[in-house]
Amino acid sequence: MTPAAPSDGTGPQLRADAARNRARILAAARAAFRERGTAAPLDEIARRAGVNIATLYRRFPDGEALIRQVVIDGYTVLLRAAQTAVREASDGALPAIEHWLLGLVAEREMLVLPLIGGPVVNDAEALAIQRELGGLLDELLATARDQGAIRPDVTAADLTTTVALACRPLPHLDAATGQVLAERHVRVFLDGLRPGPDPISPLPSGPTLDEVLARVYADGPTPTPDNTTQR
Amino acid sequence: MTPAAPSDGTGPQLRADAARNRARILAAARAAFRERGTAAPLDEIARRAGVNIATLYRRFPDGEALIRQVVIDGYTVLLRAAQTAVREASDGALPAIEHWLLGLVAEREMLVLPLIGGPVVNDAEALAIQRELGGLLDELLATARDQGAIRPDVTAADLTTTVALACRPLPHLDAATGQVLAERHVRVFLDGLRPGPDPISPLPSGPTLDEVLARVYADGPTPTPDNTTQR
DNA sequence: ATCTAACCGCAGGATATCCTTCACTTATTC
DNA sequence: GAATAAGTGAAGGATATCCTGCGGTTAGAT
Repeated sequence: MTPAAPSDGTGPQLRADAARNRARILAAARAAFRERGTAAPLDEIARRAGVNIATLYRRFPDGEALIRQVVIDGYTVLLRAAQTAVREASDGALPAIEHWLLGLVAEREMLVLPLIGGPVVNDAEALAIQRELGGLLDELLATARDQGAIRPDVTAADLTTTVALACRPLPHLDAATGQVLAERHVRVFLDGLRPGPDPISPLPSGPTLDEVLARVYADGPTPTPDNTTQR
Repeated sequence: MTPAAPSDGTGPQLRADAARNRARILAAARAAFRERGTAAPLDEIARRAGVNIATLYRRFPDGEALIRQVVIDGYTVLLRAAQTAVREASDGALPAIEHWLLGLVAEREMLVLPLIGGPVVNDAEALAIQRELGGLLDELLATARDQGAIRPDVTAADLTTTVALACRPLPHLDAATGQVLAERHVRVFLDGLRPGPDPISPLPSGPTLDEVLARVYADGPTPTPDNTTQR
């Protein structure tokens, strides 16, 4: 994401070819990060993008800046999807959640680092987006509960967890196959969201999304993986 | 191969301290791979294991051998769990599946590379285990369907997908928090497995487990990530 | 049509990791 | 308690990646 158009406060307007290449680089980076982790060689990303390595460094000062942009773009996708879901929720919250979750699975190629991990966490912009996202999901869930459309013990943290789990690449599988399997999984999960008369499994208590975010950004004990580095 | 005990056909019996260190190295490798991907520096693994790098290289000829062992150990856990589940299924297949899945989530620290990915795929031993695993899951599902305990459109591929998704580390989170969130997710999924009268989401057709395995081992188009390499 | 931003190809130094090797010390086993 | 497998510490060459810089070429903007 983030073609030539002004998406963040970054650019003073790029020339057409520069914007094109920037988009290509980001797409290549997403693919490479999904396949090989953030340690994917920048040379390879440039090659995949059909661009010279010098061009990559002209666009992004260093590897970290590239990672950061991919992360931000992913968050932006998440944010937009949540906004749409909240808008749709009044006409039926459960279908809205369904639409939201399946839509994210369909867009999973865009969702790389927020889910997969990555070093760029202490980022003000990312944090702001994530907080807003949490608010939207709470709103969505509140609406669903009011409508009696969902089991009451599901939290926003559960929704983000599901996105994080279901939108990651499945190892060794091509994107299409992973997509189908992820969608099937999510559909079963969605069925489990309904306020059944006799839930098999009462959910054990878990942290709220705020608590989760606090642990993440408070430099949690675990260093943090990102995706994967193929050896 | 693994601890001191005879697990596979590998060792001529290790001395006590050697076995201890070997186990420590494998535990450290699992942790490092989960956090940083298979590209985690071997020096770091040795350090975490409280062992000299030379000892690591004495035990494992190279990094790939270490990865391979971690993979095999993970598959072994999967296999044992499936065997237990099949044994329990006659007394109620759905509780058996529940027990199986939650047990794997609890043991997720052991399940590193089969799920996360990793370069060691074309391995006869791993392939054999995976096939056996598929057979056991089919058996489990057949029993569950006979008992009318599960929706009929769920396949063995769905079960392995769920394990693969739910047992991976959640980025930026410590193990305990990730564990809780994964368990909650799995419990909702389990509720979605029941043969409800009105499933929200009919599952779209997907590949069988055999087809999935074939794609994986037939050198699927996508190179394959493993876990993640932190930068 | 012209001007200039952006791209390309390439070379090179810095750093990190891999893996090996060797002499010496420690811990286990019998 | 003696024999020996195993572990330690350290040094070093090989490789890969990061990132920078420069002259020359191409493509977009006005």
